[in-house]
Amino acid sequence: MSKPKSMSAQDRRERQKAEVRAELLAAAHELVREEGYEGLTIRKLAKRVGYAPMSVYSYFADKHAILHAIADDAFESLARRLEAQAPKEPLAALRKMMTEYAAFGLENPNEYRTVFMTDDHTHDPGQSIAEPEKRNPALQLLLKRVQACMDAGIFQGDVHAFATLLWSFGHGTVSLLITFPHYPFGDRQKFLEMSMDVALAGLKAHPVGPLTPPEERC
Amino acid sequence: MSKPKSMSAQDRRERQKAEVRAELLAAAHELVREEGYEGLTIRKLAKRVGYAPMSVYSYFADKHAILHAIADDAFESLARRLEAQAPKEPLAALRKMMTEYAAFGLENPNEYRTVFMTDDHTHDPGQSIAEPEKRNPALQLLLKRVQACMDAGIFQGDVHAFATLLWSFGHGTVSLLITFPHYPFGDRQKFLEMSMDVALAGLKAHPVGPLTPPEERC
DNA sequence: TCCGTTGTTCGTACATGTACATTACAATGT
DNA sequence: ACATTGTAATGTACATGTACGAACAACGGA
Repeated sequence: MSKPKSMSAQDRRERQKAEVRAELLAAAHELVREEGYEGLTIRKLAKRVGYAPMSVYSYFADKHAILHAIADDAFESLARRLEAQAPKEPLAALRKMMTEYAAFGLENPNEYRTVFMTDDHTHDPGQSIAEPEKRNPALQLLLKRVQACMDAGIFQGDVHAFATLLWSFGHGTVSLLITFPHYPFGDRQKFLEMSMDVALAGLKAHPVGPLTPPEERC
Repeated sequence: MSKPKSMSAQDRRERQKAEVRAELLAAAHELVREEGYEGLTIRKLAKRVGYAPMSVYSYFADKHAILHAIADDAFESLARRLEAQAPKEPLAALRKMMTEYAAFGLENPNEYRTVFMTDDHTHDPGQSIAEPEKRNPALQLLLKRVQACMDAGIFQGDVHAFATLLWSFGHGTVSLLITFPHYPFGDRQKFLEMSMDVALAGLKAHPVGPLTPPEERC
């Protein structure tokens, strides 16, 4: 669409591949929307786009990869939404972001689960597909919002540690709400707000130093 | 072993069934220990105990049920360990409990995952197998420890809300550490302690009221 | 132009979870 | 003692994910 450039045969093939991949992804999205997550099977997906079942594996390593691709799409749209609406006040922006993040998790539990609650058991260290801070644009935004609060003097401490703890607490609340719908959390929205209030209060009362004091990554 | 009582035929059958179930569970435990969680298959399990593959389904509803049974065993032993070693000081006891809980989660990630990070998609509301506070003895203990701290005047607020938030924060930290081993958390133990410190500080600075202000369970 | 290389597509095959139906058998009522 | 009935055990069958390798087309260098 944008860069004809030389349009070598190599390029055309790659474009073709990307196109088919997108088509597969769209069909997968449809299937999930129609029949739920369990309704997505390789065979049904292949039949939908007119390929043989095994051809799907030319575009996705395995079923998990398809789920991840779908979920990544969803989270990108969330990130765009978050980026759009940001209050001026740094603390309000941070809070707004967390509530939106949590709301998204509760509205899209399957996507949230595949991105944040399943092992990347395909951790070929060559592919850097494991770091959630790279994969997920929302986490990038979180760092920015936290930095803004620090710049405004609302909090002190290490930005990365602060954001990680906030993410950890938020994730704990969201994932519990998703996993145990029958536990007496009371009003979910109220519980979420209470959780965030407590987390922020703790981070204010107990400023955090940087992570990894001693220890080398393997 | 203890109540011969009448030993009706019905009773004997139930005893037999429980015995076979226990045997299956032991074999499943062995398999998992030997070949990991993926190594546990219905067929292998059946062959191990000398039954036909389908016979397993007379004792467990599905594969998930086997995993859950194994995990429940593990958590019961954890609860015993926790109950045994409890410092006198209420706050120290609470902290000790949380660190042990987290350590257990990190040492037994598969068990932790099956109990706390997978849907009970078999939620027949008739069976009350969904409430983690019933299923998991560790959560019961948490309530006791929190209550002790409240009695000692260390914290104020609603016990249930307090414990739930603490669980939520602890779970968030543990589950993230399990799910993203490559994220730069730094020293895991240090991160856990920091997380707990912040959580407790937040709960001290921001006492929590009871949950479920308005809302009826469906 | 021609041949080796490389990547795409897909048929086949296997392991797995599990739904369904059938059989063997023991407990129970008459 | 015999028929009935419920349950345990199993065999068969199907849908699924995916590993293996063959057939084939596109491409690049001689």
